[in-house]
Amino acid sequence: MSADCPSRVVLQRIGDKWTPLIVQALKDGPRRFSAVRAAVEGVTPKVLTQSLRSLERDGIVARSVYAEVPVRVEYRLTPLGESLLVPLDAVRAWAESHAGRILEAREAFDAVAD
Amino acid sequence: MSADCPSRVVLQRIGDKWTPLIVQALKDGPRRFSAVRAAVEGVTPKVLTQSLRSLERDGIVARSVYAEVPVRVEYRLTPLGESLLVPLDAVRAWAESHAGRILEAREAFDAVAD
DNA sequence: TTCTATAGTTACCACGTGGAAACCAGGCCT
DNA sequence: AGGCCTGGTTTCCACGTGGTAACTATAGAA
Repeated sequence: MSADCPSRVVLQRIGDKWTPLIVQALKDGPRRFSAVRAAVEGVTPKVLTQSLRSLERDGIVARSVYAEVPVRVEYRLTPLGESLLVPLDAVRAWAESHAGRILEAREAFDAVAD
Repeated sequence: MSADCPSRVVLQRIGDKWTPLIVQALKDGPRRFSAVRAAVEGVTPKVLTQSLRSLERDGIVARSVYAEVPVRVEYRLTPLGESLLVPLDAVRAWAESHAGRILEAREAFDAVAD
């Protein structure tokens, strides 16, 4: 694990604030922009656009525009994006069983910090 | 996966720049500050201290000070920290087999971007 | 008293991410 | 001409992370 390790690319990719939530929101099939926005509570349009563009750039989501009226834009996971669900689930599983311990540790640490 | 999901805590923890490298550096046993610094190339003392303190706060690494001359300080993974190696390896495995695809996707995307 | 070694700390700064609020574009509908 | 709908864009800003460089603390050894 050196400084330019491929894991670094991936960890920074999935470690950002919205990536995991967006990927989860798309795991059951294509969704429109406003549907993703509703599913991922708290995200602003600007940031959602940024995140989706970035995921599209990385080949994790695909964007399709349908020339209807009004215009319809769908986002879906690519096969690469779907395969990302596997390690993401591993992290989620660990998180669900250990996040409590982390929070306890933080409280204990902060309590001692004079 | 809501906004205050435990996965978020964990993902932001392992998604930062130095956490995965430090954890890897400690996976084979205790190391001193300067040994970690040497193992994790490119980290400055300030940032290493910050990262180690933060990992200590989260109960992932433990810090031991030995009153020798000169002083010796050792860092090691706690059991919690060792269990973190599992999802970290899952991510690493995914990264090693898919990082290339991400980089290709980026180049392709950037090439099209007029 | 000065040098050495370890393990930091301090002050300052640059950058990127993310957020708030307002605005924009295409196109049918009335 | 004005309104509505989706899917954004634009501007401006606050904050946290990370980086540089220099400095500190402790204490034995020369």
